[in-house]
Amino acid sequence: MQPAASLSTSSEVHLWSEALGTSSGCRSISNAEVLFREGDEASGFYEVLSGTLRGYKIFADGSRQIISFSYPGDIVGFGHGEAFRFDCDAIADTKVRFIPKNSLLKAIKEQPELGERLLTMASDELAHTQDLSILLCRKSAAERIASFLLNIATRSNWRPGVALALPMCRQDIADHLGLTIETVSRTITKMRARRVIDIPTRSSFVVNDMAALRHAAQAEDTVH
Amino acid sequence: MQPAASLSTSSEVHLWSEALGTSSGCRSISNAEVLFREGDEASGFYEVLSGTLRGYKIFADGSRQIISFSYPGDIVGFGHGEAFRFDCDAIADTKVRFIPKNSLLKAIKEQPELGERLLTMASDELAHTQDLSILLCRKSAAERIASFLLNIATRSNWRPGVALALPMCRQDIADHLGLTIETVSRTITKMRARRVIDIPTRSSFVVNDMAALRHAAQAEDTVH
DNA sequence: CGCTAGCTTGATGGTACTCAACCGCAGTGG
DNA sequence: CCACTGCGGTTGAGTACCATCAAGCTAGCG
Repeated sequence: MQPAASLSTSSEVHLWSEALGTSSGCRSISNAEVLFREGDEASGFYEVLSGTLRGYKIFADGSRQIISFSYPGDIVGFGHGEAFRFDCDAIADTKVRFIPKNSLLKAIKEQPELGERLLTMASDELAHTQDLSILLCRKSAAERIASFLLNIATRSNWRPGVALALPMCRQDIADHLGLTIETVSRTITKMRARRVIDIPTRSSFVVNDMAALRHAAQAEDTVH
Repeated sequence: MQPAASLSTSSEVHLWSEALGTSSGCRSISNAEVLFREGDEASGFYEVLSGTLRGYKIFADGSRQIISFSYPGDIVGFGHGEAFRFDCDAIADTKVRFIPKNSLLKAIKEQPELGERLLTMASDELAHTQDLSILLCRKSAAERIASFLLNIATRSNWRPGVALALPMCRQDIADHLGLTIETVSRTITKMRARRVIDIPTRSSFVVNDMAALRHAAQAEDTVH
């Protein structure tokens, strides 16, 4: 079996370090290590270079909401003011680059178009979060799972028959999509029975029928 | 009966026009009139001066997701790139001020702290959307309704016994919270039966027992 | 070979959706 | 003045989906 293709949008990698003219601030995080906690001073952003980050909140009743998974090329840290608003840790060995806010603001003064790009990235993140709201609000369990897998397939450079990495465990998926682990498992089993996907290992999947997957994810499109 | 208190965070009103040194771009929109549509060129932001805006998407299956209600002081237009990503209309007679992006970018070059403030507002909107995700994902119908009413009460300058405006219809609330109109109606009826709130008219409500309302909205707090 | 963690599968029940009828108010016209 | 109509909202009965509780399975590892 081939190794599962990893998630990467490599065009974005090193995006900011170039603009800032610095090569500092790299950091390696091992699996399950915490990058920051809710309440920590948010003095900058993190650019994911490799691996996967998991942003989440834990509630008083013990339940957990996973707000985002961040893959290489993603920036973590928008949507936080002075302090981080949720916890963030790694679900695999991960490399990140720290981008201090003050150096970024300084750079923006010299390169105003950088500020525009930053605002665009914040907008994109907002758009993504709104899509998530819609997903959680309007979709059935099957549609949520399908959308989730489709999202990963789209971010990875998917090609027919190639195994894709599924770096998070079932519980993580459940806590991200607002489902229980049992429902996640059952739904994936059904999709496998219908030959839409294949699960060669627990932490990877193959899309056999992309059209069917898209169809199962449905309801993405507005009427316009 | 007193007229219902209107939603207003007046400290923010005229925020940007001051910084931009312009008084232009005001526009009045009547009830149900469209401000912009998905796909329209997003050449700027709108600041709500009075009334209420409704941002929404309509899907191929005919269902609708209301993404946001915007009250006086709110800025509409973050999270859109070149083009608006959802439709927006008024659910009451509404006044808005248009803030062109290019004049804003020009102003930022002279006042960099303005850019920071803009980024903060985008962050706040992102945080609000994330909260909405959590609401939709983790809460029961009763908790959603309670959170929604609590949110309005907090934004309005609530005082005990005062009637608050509920400018949107039941279907709007349902489409915002990911519920059906029947569930919204039933849930409100139950809250009224328990004397937590009162519904003097269709489009207003009174919070009788703020502690109970907060309790019903619960699960807001993280463990930290 | 036995242990464990993560996952799967099964049985049951509750919450919210669906379909349907009804209510109350406002506007309209005879 | 009153019947008619339309719309937004409420209430009721039945159902589907997903959560819960519980047990069994599988891969990996000492």
